[in-house]
Amino acid sequence: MKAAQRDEKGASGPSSGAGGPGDAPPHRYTARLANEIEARWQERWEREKTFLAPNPGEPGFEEVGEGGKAFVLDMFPYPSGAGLHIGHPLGYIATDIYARYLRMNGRNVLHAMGYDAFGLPAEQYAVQTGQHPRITTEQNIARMREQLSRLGLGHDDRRSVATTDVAFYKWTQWIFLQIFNAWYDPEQNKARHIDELVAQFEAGKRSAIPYGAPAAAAEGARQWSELGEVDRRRIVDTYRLAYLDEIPVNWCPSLGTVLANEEVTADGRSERGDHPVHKRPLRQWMMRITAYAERLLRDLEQVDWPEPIKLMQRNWIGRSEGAYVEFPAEKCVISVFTTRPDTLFGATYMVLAPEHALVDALVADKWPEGTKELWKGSKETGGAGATPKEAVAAYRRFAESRTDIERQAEAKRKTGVFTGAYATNPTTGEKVPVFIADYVLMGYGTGAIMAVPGHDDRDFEFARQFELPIRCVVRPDDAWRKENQGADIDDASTWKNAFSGEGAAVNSANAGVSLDGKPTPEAKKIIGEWLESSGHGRRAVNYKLRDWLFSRQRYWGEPFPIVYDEDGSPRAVPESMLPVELPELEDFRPEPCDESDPAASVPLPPLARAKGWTEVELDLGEGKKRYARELNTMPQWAGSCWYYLRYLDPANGERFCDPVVERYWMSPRGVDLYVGGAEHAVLHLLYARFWHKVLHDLGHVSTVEPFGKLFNQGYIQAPAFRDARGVYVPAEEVKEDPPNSNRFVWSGQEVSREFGKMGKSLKNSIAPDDICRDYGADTLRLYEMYMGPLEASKPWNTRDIVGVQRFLQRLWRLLVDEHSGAVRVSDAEADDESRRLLHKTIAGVREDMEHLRFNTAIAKLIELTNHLTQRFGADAGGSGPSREAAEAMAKMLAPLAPHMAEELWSKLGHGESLARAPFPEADPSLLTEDTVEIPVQINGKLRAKIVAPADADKAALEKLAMADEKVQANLEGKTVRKVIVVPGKMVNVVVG
RNA sequence: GGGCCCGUGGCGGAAUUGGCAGACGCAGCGGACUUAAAAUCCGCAGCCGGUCAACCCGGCGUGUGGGUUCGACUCCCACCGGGCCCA
Repeated sequence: MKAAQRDEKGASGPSSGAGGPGDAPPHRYTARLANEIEARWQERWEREKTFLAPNPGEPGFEEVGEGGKAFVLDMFPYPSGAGLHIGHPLGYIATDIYARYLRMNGRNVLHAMGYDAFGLPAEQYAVQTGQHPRITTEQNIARMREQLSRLGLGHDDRRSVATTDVAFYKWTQWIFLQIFNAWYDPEQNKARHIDELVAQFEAGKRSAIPYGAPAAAAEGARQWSELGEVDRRRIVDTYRLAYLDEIPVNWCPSLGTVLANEEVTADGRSERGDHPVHKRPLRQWMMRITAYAERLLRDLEQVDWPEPIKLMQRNWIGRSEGAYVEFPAEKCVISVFTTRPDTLFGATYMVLAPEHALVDALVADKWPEGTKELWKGSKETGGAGATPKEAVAAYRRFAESRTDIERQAEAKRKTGVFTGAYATNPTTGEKVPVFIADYVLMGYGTGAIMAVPGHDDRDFEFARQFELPIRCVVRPDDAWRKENQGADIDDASTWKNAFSGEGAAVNSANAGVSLDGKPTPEAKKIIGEWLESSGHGRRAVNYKLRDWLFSRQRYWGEPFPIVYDEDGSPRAVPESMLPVELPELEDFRPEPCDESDPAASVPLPPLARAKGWTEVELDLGEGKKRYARELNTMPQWAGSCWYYLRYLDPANGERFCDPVVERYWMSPRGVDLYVGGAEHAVLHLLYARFWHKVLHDLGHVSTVEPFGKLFNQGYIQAPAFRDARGVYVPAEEVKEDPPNSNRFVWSGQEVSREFGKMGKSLKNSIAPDDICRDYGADTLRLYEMYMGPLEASKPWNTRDIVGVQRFLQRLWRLLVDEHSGAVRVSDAEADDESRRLLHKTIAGVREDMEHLRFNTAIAKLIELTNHLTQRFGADAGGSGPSREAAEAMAKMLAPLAPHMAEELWSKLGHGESLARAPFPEADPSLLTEDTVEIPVQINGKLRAKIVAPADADKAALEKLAMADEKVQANLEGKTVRKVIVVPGKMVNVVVG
């Protein structure tokens, strides 16, 4: 029924060519013929396994392996229930064209498509309907496969994997165990197996203290040999690249679930249901990506990626050089990181993040004498406190209710309270007050800062608000003086704003060190040395990059291959027992908790409700014991961190990927071309690089980087329409009335047009299925590429599609008799001009293909077709273009519009598919012209053109130019000062 | 607020290294074919002006203003507008 409707619509659709179906000649390239050709060739490619890329040692490898390999990769999609719109395949079509082009140049090309199929939407759908996410996911994948197959993408289907396949996530779990069983050795600067760390402990080469503990802790610590099994395990666990930590999560008791940051609204409530959300600490898995910060940064230099993406990664990693400085307080020492240690003399107060661990230790019992009322808290932040404890508690409640974004956004008006405690500035010996304020975030540096209000904008604002002293320790520059006219440098109360630039240090000397007069870089160096020699701190490199929170309180994700023993220590599930399969659940709905007492409710992941699964009896080398399973699941990033490696060896049951196969496809620089959207610029690409480096360190993969060359495709924008109320109306139902008027009407009312990203919210999705039906897949492929450069965002305009469709029809008509279906080709050699144009086109198309400039490649093919049509088309008489031109044309078309190209190729008498036919090569002797037209400028303005021999030298060109009639006329009465000649390009006569 | 990217005809875009701006396509106009229309084929086409048309000629023209250069869509500075990332 559906198919019948499609046929009917296809026949009367815009592409049917003639006024009615009856009028079209039987062999005209209409949508109907295109669809018939496309179905036939897709069926044949599948039957003949045309796009199978053999691995080393597999049958067929010898034949195709000679020209070298190429690994062409798309960022794999999430199989959404909404299906594909025409924006999705943009990159897939581009990689297909490139892959086909490389295949025609003799390369063994791996091009496959998989599915990033774990994730929230399927789980949410399960919560609503009770349908198992696996069923939803499999339906969506099937639908997407069907949509993609219609486009004629030359994928090696046996390599298609989904992250939700048990056979796939077995190896995701295996990789997790590799990371769990590894630690980072800063001396060798690489990850090593955890056993090698244990060996160091056992040999006494390393103090038995937890990871990150100060070296001083080693003094009082017990020896490894004195420690019991449990204590040893606790210490080793802190070194692992995958480790447990208490991290705050967004806990929503009313929904009974933990929410991702993007599910929480700006005012701290759940997007679904608008319930309150609380930050609650939860024991979670972390990945020690920070150990790789330096390498992730440095190795960006060796990959061929767009510069903006590299920049984003660099910013994300956020390397900064500075120093840790220790401020002693009464009961503890506050450590801060600063990038401006040269301003240490100007630190007049300190600020801790409200959730900083030292706050409780610091906070005083009563307000010190003379504490300003202002410092005790305000109405807005929970009221003034009678004691510092009360003020701090109230402020913490206030801060907890605010999201990080809010805390940053309201940057202008600073809030905070005094802890009642003081710390000592190590340079001046001065007692400075310690505050808590939410403009300091726990996630950055040590979660505490030294505040230098004279030279930091935020500290300046805070100081003004809380009437704290502001001191000048760096001499401001002229630009600042201009802005602060009338300000007295030595009296900061007269300043309009802080001076945060660099300059000579002032007021910065004590008995041990003087920075006065030194420029900032030198001052940093001097104070750094002083900090180290005096024991008040040390120079250090700090990174903005944080460790990666790897636990999700979800059902639809990979279970961790981890169990807990009776001491609560995590234990790896033995490799032989992988995979740890997701248990079945009766009901996917979380159990809501009592909202009235959020503190009492405990965040519980869905897997906690899998009866009979949460505990397991195992023998981990200590006899059979009961263990509790890890109930969190992995984030969606996990599968996408390594799927490209599974493409290489998808059916391997012994290993995640065979090393020989890995070396063959990944050498020498990883994936040869990786295409995807810029939205993955940071997270996906950084996480995947991190995993790859761990696998490399542990000897599982051969390259340092996974993706040698990256290309970001742009977006396709689609028209969206709004009615008078500003509400979006379905774009499909909007008519242009009158046609080409830019006036748009929907159900009788005029609507306004805008362009935006395609999707549900703008009601402007366009399905590739419909375009294939109305024009054919080859036309769709061609149009998407012809719209503009691959990397640019560009608007979809259905009206423009006929342009490329007419091109295909013209080419078809040039080579095929529309009435008989017979091929039109002449065995006589073509004229010189046509041959020259042909070879120029070949050279140009090759060049464009190499650089993914498919839009200009298509333009060149159109030009050639238009030329050949004029010479040899049906209207010009004769039997058609030369065989040389016809065959070259079919081959050049093959990557772009493969179905039609195959059909023409077979009509030209070839039995074989042209998937591996050699791409045409240009004859260099036909690329050079004997004579060229050279523009002649006078004072830079074009005045004449001369025809000259292509190899004419400067003198000859000047002579020819000066002799030209028009040049003569323009030079009348003027003096020639200078003549600039660029051979082969132009002549410029300068007159005075 | 900071960083990065982009502004070219009515529209999508081309000009790859500083050297003829506007390739190719859409939309438009004219012609051939046709009883007619569609389709097809051929041609015109940045803007303004030289009274219409053709030819020819001149001026202006790549967001705005300035600069470097014999020569700038291309390089530099400032501004305006749009997008992305970070805060």
